[in-house]
Amino acid sequence: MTDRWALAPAEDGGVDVAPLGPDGLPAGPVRRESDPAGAVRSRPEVTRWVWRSTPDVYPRLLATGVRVERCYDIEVAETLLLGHEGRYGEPRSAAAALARLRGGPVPPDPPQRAADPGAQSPLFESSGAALPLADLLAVYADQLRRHEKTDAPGRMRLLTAAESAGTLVAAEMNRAGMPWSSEVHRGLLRDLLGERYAGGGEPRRLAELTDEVSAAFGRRVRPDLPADVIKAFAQAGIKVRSTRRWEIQSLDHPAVAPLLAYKKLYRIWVAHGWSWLQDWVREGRFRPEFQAGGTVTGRWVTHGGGALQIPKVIRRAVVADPGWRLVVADADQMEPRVLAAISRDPGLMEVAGRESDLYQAVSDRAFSGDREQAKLAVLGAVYGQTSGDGLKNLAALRRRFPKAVAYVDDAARAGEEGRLVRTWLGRTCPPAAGTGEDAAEEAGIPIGPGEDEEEAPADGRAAWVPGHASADSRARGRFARNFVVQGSAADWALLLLAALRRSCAGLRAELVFFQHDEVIVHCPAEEAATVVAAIRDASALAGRLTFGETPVRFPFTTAVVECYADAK
DNA sequence: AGTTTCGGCGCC
DNA sequence: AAAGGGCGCCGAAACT
Repeated sequence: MTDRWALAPAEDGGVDVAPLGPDGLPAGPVRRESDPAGAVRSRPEVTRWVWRSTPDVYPRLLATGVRVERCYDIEVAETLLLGHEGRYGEPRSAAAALARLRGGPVPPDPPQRAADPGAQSPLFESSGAALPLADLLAVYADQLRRHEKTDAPGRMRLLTAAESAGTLVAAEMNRAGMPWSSEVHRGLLRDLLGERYAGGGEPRRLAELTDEVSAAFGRRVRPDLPADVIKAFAQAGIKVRSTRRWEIQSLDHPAVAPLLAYKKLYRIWVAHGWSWLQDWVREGRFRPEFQAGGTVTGRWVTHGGGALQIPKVIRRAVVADPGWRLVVADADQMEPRVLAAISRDPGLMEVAGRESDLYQAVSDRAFSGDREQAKLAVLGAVYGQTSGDGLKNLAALRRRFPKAVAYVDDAARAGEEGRLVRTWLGRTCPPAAGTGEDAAEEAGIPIGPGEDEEEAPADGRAAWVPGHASADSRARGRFARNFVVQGSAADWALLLLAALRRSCAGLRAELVFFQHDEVIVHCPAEEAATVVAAIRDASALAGRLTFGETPVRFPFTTAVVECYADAK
């Protein structure tokens, strides 16, 4: 009994499908069908569809109400495999994979399309990257072999399956959209920013703050122009390098308070104001385009609307439909728990084996109960902090949790030395993280702005040397250090999503939002309890699948609310 | 005039 | 107290 089929567009505008055996080879004749939705709908027994690219195929299936259980996304697999093979940067399209297989000229990847509020998802016949079924299957068979040649084939297969599942979740979320109340949003904007004036200038509150800032400086100042603000401070006898909040906030000057207030509101106005609402919300839904695996660490990205950066105050506008609820679930202290699971540090595993606050437990053991210190130390270890209190605290962390700190230190060293670094499931860090040529380029560019400071950064960077890593390689070290934790967390999160998606399959509940360690499910009120339980179960399953036998737990804080802002 | 980079800040 | 990882987005500034 075959549960795996492949699908590819045919040249006549139809679609070819074929059953596959356990070895991945065709296990029956190719069938020609007139449309993909029909081909899939008429084969409910198929549990995994092998196709070139989910974003190219699946939206059109969803548009006709057809969902699939699982898939294998050839281009996702190609990307993961190339990375694992240390061939980051080679074209990753199925066509490129085929060309490498056949020895022909390898076509470059098509450019990524830009976000566009009005854009429709591409239908697959419209993209020139399509591959006939026979070619697709040749690439697929080759990929299955390449999975077997990796360090840990089981994990690599799981990674490809998980990332493929992620593409399904993303496509379904893109279709569902996030419930969004334009009315609540407009009310918020009016409360925060005041009335808009005709002509599109600053709303009332921002105009007032501009006046206050100007009054404090004794001259007209545009608070949204950093150069203007720096100049104004200089005239007041205060030298600032930038107008970043952390640099401004401790200054003793009457302009500081209105300036900081302005920055906060300005941000909301330009990034999530009226024009955002106009561009991104239609018929009660905010529809960002989620893209699974959009970053090298495996975290998702979104295109359009800044969906992963919705300010807390704006979350008031995320409101469930009447009679429905939002189940908002946030993984507790995900990164240190992941670090415990991947490093197998006995002390950290013991702490992460409880559901209670991990930072508090760490601080009880190594920081005399100071939770904030403990949290900073853990995050400093993960991010590669190089100065400040974090360093002192890092030493305390190292004494109590030596294997955990050694794990990220090893990753950092590997990164500095240009060696490959992988997540738990095998996603691979690009060797240079895109910084190498930037630095060279930078060095050749004459920098003009400030006479007094221009030499310092460039010189400091170049003169750091003998015996030590360059600034560039240290940056790669920090990147690699963070990569193993952030990326392994992303591995786990994919399996969580996949499990949760399956639990929701028989319900009316829909996943509508995902942000690294947080998910939102929109469901009828009577399904909420089921969804809450499903999240707990999915977390446990994801932990087992990703990390194998481990005492580490991944608890969630879950809230059933009508409005996102009411969660926690 | 159109395109790319920068500065700043939102989220995790 | 100080500046470490990953992103996207906006307007202004700096390019071509």
